[in-house]
Amino acid sequence: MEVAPGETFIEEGETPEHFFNVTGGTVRLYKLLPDGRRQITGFARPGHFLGLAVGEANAFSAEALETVRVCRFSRSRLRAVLDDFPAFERRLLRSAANELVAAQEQMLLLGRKTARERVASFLLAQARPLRACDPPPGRFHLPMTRTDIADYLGLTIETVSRTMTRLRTEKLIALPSPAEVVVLDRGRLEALAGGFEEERI
Amino acid sequence: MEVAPGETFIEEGETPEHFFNVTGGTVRLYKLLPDGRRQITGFARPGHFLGLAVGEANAFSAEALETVRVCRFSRSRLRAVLDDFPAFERRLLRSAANELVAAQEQMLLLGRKTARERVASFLLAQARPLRACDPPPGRFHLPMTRTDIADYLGLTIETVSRTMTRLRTEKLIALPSPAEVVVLDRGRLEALAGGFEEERI
DNA sequence: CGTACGGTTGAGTCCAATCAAGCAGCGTGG
DNA sequence: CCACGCTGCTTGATTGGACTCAACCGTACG
Repeated sequence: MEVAPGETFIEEGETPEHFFNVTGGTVRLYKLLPDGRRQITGFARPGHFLGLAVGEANAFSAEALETVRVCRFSRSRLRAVLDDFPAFERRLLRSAANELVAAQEQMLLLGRKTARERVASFLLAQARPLRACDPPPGRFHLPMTRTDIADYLGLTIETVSRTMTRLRTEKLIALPSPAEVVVLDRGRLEALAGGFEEERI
Repeated sequence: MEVAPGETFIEEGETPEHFFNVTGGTVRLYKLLPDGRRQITGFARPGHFLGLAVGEANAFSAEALETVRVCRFSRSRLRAVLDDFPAFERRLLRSAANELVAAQEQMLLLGRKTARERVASFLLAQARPLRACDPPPGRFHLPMTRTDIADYLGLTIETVSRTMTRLRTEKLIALPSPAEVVVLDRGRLEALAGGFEEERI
């Protein structure tokens, strides 16, 4: 099934009806406050499962960033598959455990890291290849806007922009275009992201 | 198995060897940055499973707040149990899904809520009974210190203290002692926690 | 060509952090 | 018993990092 860019296919608060597996493109997952403040809780890339959420209501909304491909199951179908293939259940459990680890890392970022550290962490995470065995690419494309990045990192677009500019002037990264990033000094970027004391520049 | 207050029984970065089920007391789960900044990712109460984390290293540390009772399994034992009782796997999956929902809620709190909203959300979460069917108690005990609360909410102890004091002077709560909380105006507290515009006081 | 959108940059403000002091409870030991 | 140190909590004064408000730029597009 294909989802057009900008289309919301899971709505926070609605009763969950389907279970999804992302097979192509990037999805943003987010929660809203009544006055419009938004927190993006993650970006789902191919391989990601969506709609595990138990209970009466979806805990988040999901919206296609680009054209997205998903496999969609009804929840009854999911139950049937789970009953027939216990291995799939194990796979889901592994996936949920990995998501939990990522969520905890993000809580550390949101609760305790500075703007610089948040942006550095984000860029390194984006530089990570899909398959762990591949080498991390030095150059990559950001499919999301500055607004998305800000809402993911708990910052404003202005702060994200300023921070990226500063990382550029300090030669840690290069920005051939706003959406293209080149990692120039992975070591210092990792030190920053990891929260090591900042040495004098 | 019993764990003494202050004792760390899961260490971030170590190879996971055991799987735990909390049966009594409260546990704090946290991550550290190299310079000592701490983010508490959650408090585990009875019923909580710990050590699902797959992979080479624990994603967080776990430390007993009070005297804690846990059931401990070796990971090989866990694997055997999972193979013999698929129902247990389903239970773990449900538990992981619930934790994910809580983690996303916490990301919203850390990324987008003000100090007042964070403290209000925290107090209401603490006021929630263990069994969903029970009525929420109006008065309850906080087993953790202000430092713990601050590190959970991404604030400082001073800000937590000031915010609690202000909620008290505004008659939303009462504090018979620093660790005892009485919810006086649940409605306004919930409006605050939910992020509704603040009306003039 | 005009408009809209995403991004960058500047000036000023503010909320929470930092620095600092003081208080209360509590176990210890002279 | 009480002085002492320690820990946890509160409160005050000040600072600062990120937010807000605002202007501007470049590109895409009808």
